[in-house]
Amino acid sequence: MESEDLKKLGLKATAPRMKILSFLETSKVRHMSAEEVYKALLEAGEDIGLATVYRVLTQFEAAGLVSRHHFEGGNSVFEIESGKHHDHILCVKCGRVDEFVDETIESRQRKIADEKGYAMTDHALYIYGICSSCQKKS
Amino acid sequence: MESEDLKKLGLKATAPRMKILSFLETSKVRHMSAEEVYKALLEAGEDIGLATVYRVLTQFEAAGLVSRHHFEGGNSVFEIESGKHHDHILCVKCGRVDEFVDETIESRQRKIADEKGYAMTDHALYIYGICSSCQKKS
DNA sequence: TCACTAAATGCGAAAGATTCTCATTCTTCT
DNA sequence: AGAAGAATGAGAATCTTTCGCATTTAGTGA
Repeated sequence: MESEDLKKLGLKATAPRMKILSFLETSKVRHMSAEEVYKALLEAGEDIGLATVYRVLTQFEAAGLVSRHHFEGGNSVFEIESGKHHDHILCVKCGRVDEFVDETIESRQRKIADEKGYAMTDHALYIYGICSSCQKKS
Repeated sequence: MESEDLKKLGLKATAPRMKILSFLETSKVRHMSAEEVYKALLEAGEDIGLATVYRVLTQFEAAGLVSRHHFEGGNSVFEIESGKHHDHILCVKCGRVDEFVDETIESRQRKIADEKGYAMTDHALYIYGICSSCQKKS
């Protein structure tokens, strides 16, 4: 009964919100744009407006249920929160996305923010490259 | 005579390109959106279309003269290439941008790309926070 | 369980950023 | 100076995301 989860976060357990959440939880693709979520739900027979998808994803982000990334190329992609912080490395050829965690980088970032006098609130690290399978193809 | 610089890069030395380049080189503000460049040129009495600003900045990026960043919030910002690679830390309150270089992070990134089987082509690291002067205000 | 109130949704319009089209104007080379 | 091809400007078009508003729905209390 996920409706309880939403209520705990101060969000009404509406049908669109439940469907989007369970879709994100069960999708094999982890990183999706609002448009992709919208289309996937349409194909699944769910009738949810695109504006609602945007609104709900934004609310989920504020509630900490999903995180939003700005990969190169413009539009936002969303990812369900797994709890553990991680950064991303992505293939510029095929769009593949991998995740990684590096505590050395994390602590260095904190140190830099500190040295520069900033109270760090967030950070984004994207590594771009060509993945192994795309290297073989070329 | 900068026109030679452009020609070396395979770009015709047109008036709009020269003006945009020299504007970027002399501007006190290092990070600007296409729109901001456009407006600044207008105010300086130069009559250059917005579409041209976009085109020229994209060409300059391809030629390595400027780099493009995707800070949080959507639109692209451009910065003239200084030669030395650096990353950015920015204030979420006032928009201030500072630069930094950290070789430890750089080498860690190369290591991660390597471990994941990627041929790294690029990377972007943005640290977000509240700068010292904004901290005092609040 | 039923009705009420506030909040959420859907749809189309609107806004913001960036790209495209195409006629006109330059650059470069001769 | 003249020709050929590339670049520019202005506005239309596109894409992503947000807004406005009438309609529907969830949560609550009687």
